[in-house]
Amino acid sequence: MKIVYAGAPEFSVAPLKKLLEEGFCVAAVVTQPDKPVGRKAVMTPTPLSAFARGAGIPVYAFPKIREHVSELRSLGADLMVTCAYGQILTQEVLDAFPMGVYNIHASLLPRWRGASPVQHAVLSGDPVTGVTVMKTDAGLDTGDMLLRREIPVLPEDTAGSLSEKLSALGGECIAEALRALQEGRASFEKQDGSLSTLCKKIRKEDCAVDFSESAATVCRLIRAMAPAPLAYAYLNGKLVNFYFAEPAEGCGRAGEVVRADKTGIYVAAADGTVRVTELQAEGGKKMRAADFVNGRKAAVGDVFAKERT
RNA sequence: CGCGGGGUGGAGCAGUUCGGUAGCUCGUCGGGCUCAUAACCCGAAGGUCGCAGGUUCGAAUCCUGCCCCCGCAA
Repeated sequence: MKIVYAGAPEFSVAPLKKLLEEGFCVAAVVTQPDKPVGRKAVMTPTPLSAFARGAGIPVYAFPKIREHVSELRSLGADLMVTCAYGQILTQEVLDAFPMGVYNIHASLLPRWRGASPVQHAVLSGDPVTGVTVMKTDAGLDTGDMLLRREIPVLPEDTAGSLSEKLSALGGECIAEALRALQEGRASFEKQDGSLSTLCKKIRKEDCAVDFSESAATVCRLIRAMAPAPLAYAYLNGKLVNFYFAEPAEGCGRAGEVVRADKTGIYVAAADGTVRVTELQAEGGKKMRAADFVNGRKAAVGDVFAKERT
């Protein structure tokens, strides 16, 4: 069975690695074009591209995959696997592969169809999430499901930590799914569209922390946005990005620092406090809250605001 | 030439405007107190002040060049 693998971000690397380890024949990798990264706008290939090159697999970085159907067809692959690829596939693209296209999606479909399933699972406090392997159709994550596996969302999970686990799980799932296909024992299950939820791309303005919300809500936002794009607020006119927080005891005016010591910075929310343990000051690196306090950038009585003041 | 912040003992920072024997909050190590402590008290070690050159009696601080790190925006 000859496979084309399409993906782009770090999340898509582990599943490809797994397929290679399991001995599947990956004939080519399709990814997004190089993008300018950082202050110097250095053109950088996607993580998947970097890995594939290292593994000696031909890489195609199509700006628009739908304009390269004949090239895809000429690869002579039986099927294509996609994982966080980031481009909509037209019916023509789907038809370029005799066995179709299979997608690794980081949620328990039909929940969280769309672009940011991991963040939304954390954001909405889902107790469990998981990976779904489905046969791609023309809709957005609407295809029939071949395999689903779940994992718990732990209190200490961030979108980042969860993403790593789901990526690894995605590797196992796709390997198992392809084996089932090969052996002709695959069975498909339709999605119940009435249960579906859709998540859009995260925008920076979705990341502003509002301390008049409940402590649990604020903490979920912070953990859902870490390690990128990061939830933020302003302290004494300076931007502060949050990496990790958990609900704690205490009370005060929303946004006010009610306690600041080596155990963290406790910011009052609607009910109780948000204990921030890892953050990043404007122009600075990520640091522990204890270090932030030692440098006297935050003291009891300071107030975190949603707008720059 | 996108905008901006920064490199000072192990960590986070102050000191640079107006040059004159390096400071704060922690950590570490030693000792003490306590049933106990992410608590408290006493003491100690630890710094080429990013690099190179210049000005000066004297530079973390002024001048010149360079390296590195980071936030925002894309």
